[in-house]
Amino acid sequence: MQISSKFTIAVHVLTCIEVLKDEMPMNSETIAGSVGVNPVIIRTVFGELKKAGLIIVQRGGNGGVTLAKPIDEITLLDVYRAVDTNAEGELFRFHENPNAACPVGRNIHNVMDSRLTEIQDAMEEKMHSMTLADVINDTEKCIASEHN
Amino acid sequence: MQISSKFTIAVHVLTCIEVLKDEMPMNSETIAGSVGVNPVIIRTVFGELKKAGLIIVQRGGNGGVTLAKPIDEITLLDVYRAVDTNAEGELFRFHENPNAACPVGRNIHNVMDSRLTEIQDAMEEKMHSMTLADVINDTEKCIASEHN
DNA sequence: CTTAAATGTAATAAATAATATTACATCAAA
DNA sequence: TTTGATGTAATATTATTTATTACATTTAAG
Repeated sequence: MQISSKFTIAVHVLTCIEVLKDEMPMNSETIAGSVGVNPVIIRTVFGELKKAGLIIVQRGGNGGVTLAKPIDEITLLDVYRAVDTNAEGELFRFHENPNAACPVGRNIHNVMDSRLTEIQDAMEEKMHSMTLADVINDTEKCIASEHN
Repeated sequence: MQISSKFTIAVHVLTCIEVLKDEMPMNSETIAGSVGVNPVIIRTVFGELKKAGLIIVQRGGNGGVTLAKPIDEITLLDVYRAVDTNAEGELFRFHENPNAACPVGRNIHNVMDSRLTEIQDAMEEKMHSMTLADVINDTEKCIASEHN
């Protein structure tokens, strides 16, 4: 199984807000055009990013979206957690009915849980080390190198 | 989204094979009883673990399954890769239709791909550092501590 | 050589989850 | 008051995971 594309969509959304803010109005319609999904998907992501304190969303005429923090204070882990569908935040599923009558079945959870957490932590630490500023820097370099 | 329970099922299967081999015949039926899933699921996992060279499966009467390697030479990464459904081995999904007419849309893949790989690598390195021997040691400690 | 016990696998069903879409209420600026 | 935006419910669609049935195939042993 894979991690939902909502994560890459959310990074794309935040990158647009910063990079394109002077080019066009930043709203669910224009951003949906860049991401290539339905505007409602973008509005749902807005809601999650807003809840996490990463963006400010303004309703009504001339509304739209702006970043709520400096780009070097938004990590990819912040973004991941903001849009993570799974309430518990668990990366790994666990089979639900191990047999308690079996010595392995009744101990496997206890043995594996800490290891699964460790693995997830390793992933999240790496995400924490990457900021939106890094992504935007690279994006702007890419854009600049197109003008040749 | 989460990583499929096939991973924890596969670890459970391998642990059973080692820990219970002298207690009962190790086949898809008995192991399914410990894991709490349908025997066909276990046979599918057998197929994947066999393909990865982690177990030896014997058909027919008195058939069943044995480990193909010492337990300290099987890492959790080996297990994860063996049962990973996703052909490309990509942990992250990427939204499929970013707009090439947009400067962000046409560069986001290039900018994010290496970062997603780095994050996945961090996870896999941690998995690589954990062996089936570690899991089995802990399991046997748990079982021993039950006899009080 | 027949039988019994096991795997291999196709076919399908059921459950769950992700993504897309429509519709409309709500809000805010001009 | 109008216009343009978000918020969100409801639903549809598609994809994926998990479960199940059925049966062909293989192998050991009597």
